[in-house]
Amino acid sequence: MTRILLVEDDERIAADIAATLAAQGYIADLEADGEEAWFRGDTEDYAAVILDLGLPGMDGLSILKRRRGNGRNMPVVVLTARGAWSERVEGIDAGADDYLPKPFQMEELIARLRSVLRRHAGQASSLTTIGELSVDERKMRVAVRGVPLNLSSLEYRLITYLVRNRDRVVPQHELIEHVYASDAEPDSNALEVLEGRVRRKIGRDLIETRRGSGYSMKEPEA
Amino acid sequence: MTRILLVEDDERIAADIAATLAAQGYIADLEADGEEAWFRGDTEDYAAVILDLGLPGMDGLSILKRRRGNGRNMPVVVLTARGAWSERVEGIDAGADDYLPKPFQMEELIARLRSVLRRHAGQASSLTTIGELSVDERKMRVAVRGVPLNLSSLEYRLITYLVRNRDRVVPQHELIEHVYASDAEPDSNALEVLEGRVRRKIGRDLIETRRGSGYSMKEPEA
DNA sequence: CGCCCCCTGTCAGCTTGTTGTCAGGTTCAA
DNA sequence: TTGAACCTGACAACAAGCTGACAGGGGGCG
Repeated sequence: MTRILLVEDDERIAADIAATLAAQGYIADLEADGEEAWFRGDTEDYAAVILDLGLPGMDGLSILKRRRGNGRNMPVVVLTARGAWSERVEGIDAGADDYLPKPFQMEELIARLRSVLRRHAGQASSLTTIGELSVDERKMRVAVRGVPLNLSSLEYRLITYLVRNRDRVVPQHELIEHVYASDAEPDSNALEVLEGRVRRKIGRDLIETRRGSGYSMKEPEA
Repeated sequence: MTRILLVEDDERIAADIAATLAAQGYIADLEADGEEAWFRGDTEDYAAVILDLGLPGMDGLSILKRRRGNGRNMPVVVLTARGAWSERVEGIDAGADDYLPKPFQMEELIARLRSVLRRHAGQASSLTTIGELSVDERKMRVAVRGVPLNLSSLEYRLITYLVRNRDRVVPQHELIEHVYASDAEPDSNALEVLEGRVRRKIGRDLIETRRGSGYSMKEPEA
């Protein structure tokens, strides 16, 4: 059975989500208080956690961090207020598995939840290889030619998103949304800088720039 | 035409589903035996699979996993016995695209099937070929005789528009509208220049000029 | 508390690809 | 034959993307 811990203080939103989850066959335990949520997440066994970062009492971030501290390792989908910039990066650092800026579509939430569950429970499928690059999403490991790489969280998110969508061209705005879990800042070449840093680590020619369109992983020709 | 592979051993249910599918315009191939189903799913081409997990002979889960193992990637809607939660979780891991606990309403099944098909269609690698030219809209890649081309975004837009409308002559003003975002510039031979650049890359005789009317892709005679 | 290191955004300058313009040439249809 | 439609190579302006340097902030550790 699939139990989900839902940490959300806004009653209306919480009810919505809970209903949707139920309709999809998940069992949702609702928790509005951060402290309490942390306790429950630590003692009971959930398949995943949906966590709103805008909590009173104890902020979601601390939960995330503490969660990481002990052995437990359930996947976490984080809900953030749109544009809460500082929360984003920190949250990513703290180890969220996926992000969803509010407001969002319920289908979107379900989709992410599914993918997070699948990835987490993942078997052999969590290891993806493209040429000499291998990505193990379960272990959060990226290696080139077998040599493990030291990636920051943003770099890791960039790679995994590209790898997951390796069969198409990912527009930069989409990449930004997923890497930073929110809409882009107006003018900033942050993504390009990140792109460059990643390239320096994994090799210059694995990510292809499609000028005017986006980026895509370059599959080695068979 | 949309063919669905229906893997279900209960004859009554199978007949029900098959009838419903037929009524909705799908063509359903029924298969009661798991082993056999796996074989068919692997050799024939279906738009989707409806799979009952409670199969004798070979359990549905193995089919799912094997399916993921090889290249094939048709969407799968899984039917589970009520409350068979463990199956469900495993199923998710194995890569089912949607679930339906028994008993269910036929409308519900159709709805899920539709949504799964729709979702999947968005990911299909849409590959069009005209003679030696192949256009993969998903990867945004154009190749001639298997050799991938380096096209700018305008060039790419030009080609795809022509390819999409290969069965008619596209007037230049229409081409301009679609290649450039709306408003055409008054007098300028920009399009002709673009046209030339594209031709130089894909081969001089693939695009035919209809003097005074427009352009059209030249289909090789069969 | 203070130090240091890592992460990451900003900035400025640079490189390179893209694209419209133009001038002249070529083709085609009447 | 003639004029309009179309093609082409060259060029210059522009924009997209890349890079190295730098600084602020946070976390870890003594």
